[in-house]
Amino acid sequence: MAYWLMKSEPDELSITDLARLKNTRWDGVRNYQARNFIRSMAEGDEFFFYHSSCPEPGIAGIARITAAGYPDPTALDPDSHYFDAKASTEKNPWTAVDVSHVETFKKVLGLGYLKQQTALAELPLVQKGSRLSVMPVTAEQWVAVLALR
DNA sequence: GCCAACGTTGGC
DNA sequence: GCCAACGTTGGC
Repeated sequence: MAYWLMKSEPDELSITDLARLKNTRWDGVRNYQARNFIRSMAEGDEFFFYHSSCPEPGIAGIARITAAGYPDPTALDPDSHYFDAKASTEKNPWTAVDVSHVETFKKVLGLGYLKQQTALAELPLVQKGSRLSVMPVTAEQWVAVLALR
């Protein structure tokens, strides 16, 4: 089983929303590097749910992949914020997965706090200039974050 | 293929 | 709202 970290703006989807929704489609990823990681995900993989672009950026909890990658329908929906005019049913370059809630942390592990952890120095999240919204997490990094809860 | 201009992300 | 950093676009 692999581990990941995925960013979401809590205004769009927060860990609390996910807990209420049970099973949810994770769509709208429009960056090739992030998409490639999405495509390597398997059912049962777990990921840290990161709140971005909000008053308290940080890891808010854990969620699980419940369905591996499939064509992202929002790319074909003209009413969607994520609509891609160049995508078609035959050729849709974008990928979505289904996810469900696992755990909400008692408190958000803030970005500044995460940056202080030497065990997380290699995590793209804490590296300068990194804007990657989906990234792999090693088993060591996973355990290190769990210990901060 | 280069690279300037522009758009986006995301912390602060 | 600002701005640094990165990605994408498009002229040449």
